[in-house]
Amino acid sequence: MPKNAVDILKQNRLSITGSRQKILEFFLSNGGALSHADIEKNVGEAFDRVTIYRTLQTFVEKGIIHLIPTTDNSIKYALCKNDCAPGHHHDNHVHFICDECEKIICLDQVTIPVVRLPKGFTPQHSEMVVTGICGECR
Amino acid sequence: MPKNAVDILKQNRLSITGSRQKILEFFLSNGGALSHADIEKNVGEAFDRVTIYRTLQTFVEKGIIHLIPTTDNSIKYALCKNDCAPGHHHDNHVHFICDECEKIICLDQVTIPVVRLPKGFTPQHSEMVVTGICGECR
DNA sequence: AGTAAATTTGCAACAATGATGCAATATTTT
DNA sequence: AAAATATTGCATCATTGTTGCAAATTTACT
Repeated sequence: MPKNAVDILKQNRLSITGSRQKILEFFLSNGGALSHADIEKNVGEAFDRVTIYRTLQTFVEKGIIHLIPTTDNSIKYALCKNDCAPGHHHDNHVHFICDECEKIICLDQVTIPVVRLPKGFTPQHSEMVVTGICGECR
Repeated sequence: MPKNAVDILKQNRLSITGSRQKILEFFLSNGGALSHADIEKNVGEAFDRVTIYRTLQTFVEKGIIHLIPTTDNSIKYALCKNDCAPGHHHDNHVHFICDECEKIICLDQVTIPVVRLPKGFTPQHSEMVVTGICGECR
């Protein structure tokens, strides 16, 4: 279970580059979910917008980060805590969005329940997002 | 329970205009979820892009349609079957996205289960999306 | 039905987000 | 350290969504 940027990159056989390290470190230090805009604000002076897009795509493909479903059209990314195999994420935890501070938190302990679907439907993957007030904002 | 466009508009005290009728009829005839792009393809020749945006916003505010969370950055809308009060949607059904035909289906019969959250978190609203293969694509 | 008031629409312009091709640069491999 | 490979930055473009404002439409009121 590596927890520093370089180890994670090595483990996924990715070149160790400045942008990948910086972006990954930002995820590691932040904890919650991040959007492209968040990252651009944080490291955008050092790296091109396009590089950030491509880095995020690479991280998703390798299973280093995962996408979080939202109803606005913003794409949010969060670190995978379980080690996800490349191309096959197996996070199945609930995501929590705080209405107050707007932070998105991975509830790694809370597993998405299995639901019974109508006849004919074959489930493959589930996502669940709960909104409300987080511990810090109460 | 009105099922035609004009009645729904009247019930929500909205002006009866061509665009609103056409867009609402498209939802009524389609059944599944629609994106702005879907609607633009269908009625885009008749109405301006901006009008479609504003119409969809109005419908969401009035509780005529609701948003469906996605991991790509596309906003999807679907008709509310339960009558949602303006500003307060109370759909709590599971959404199904078919990996084959890419259709998004509201599983009105399937209620989102309640999950137990860690200490401090106060839930307010839940969303659940299941992907897989739908009945028609099997 | 006809007119005034209120609402909605279309247009123009703009901002943000995301994708692609290609040459320059950095990283890895040998 | 040089060659091979991979990544980056730049320029450019497409898509998506927003806002202000004048023109057109719808509704409300006699």
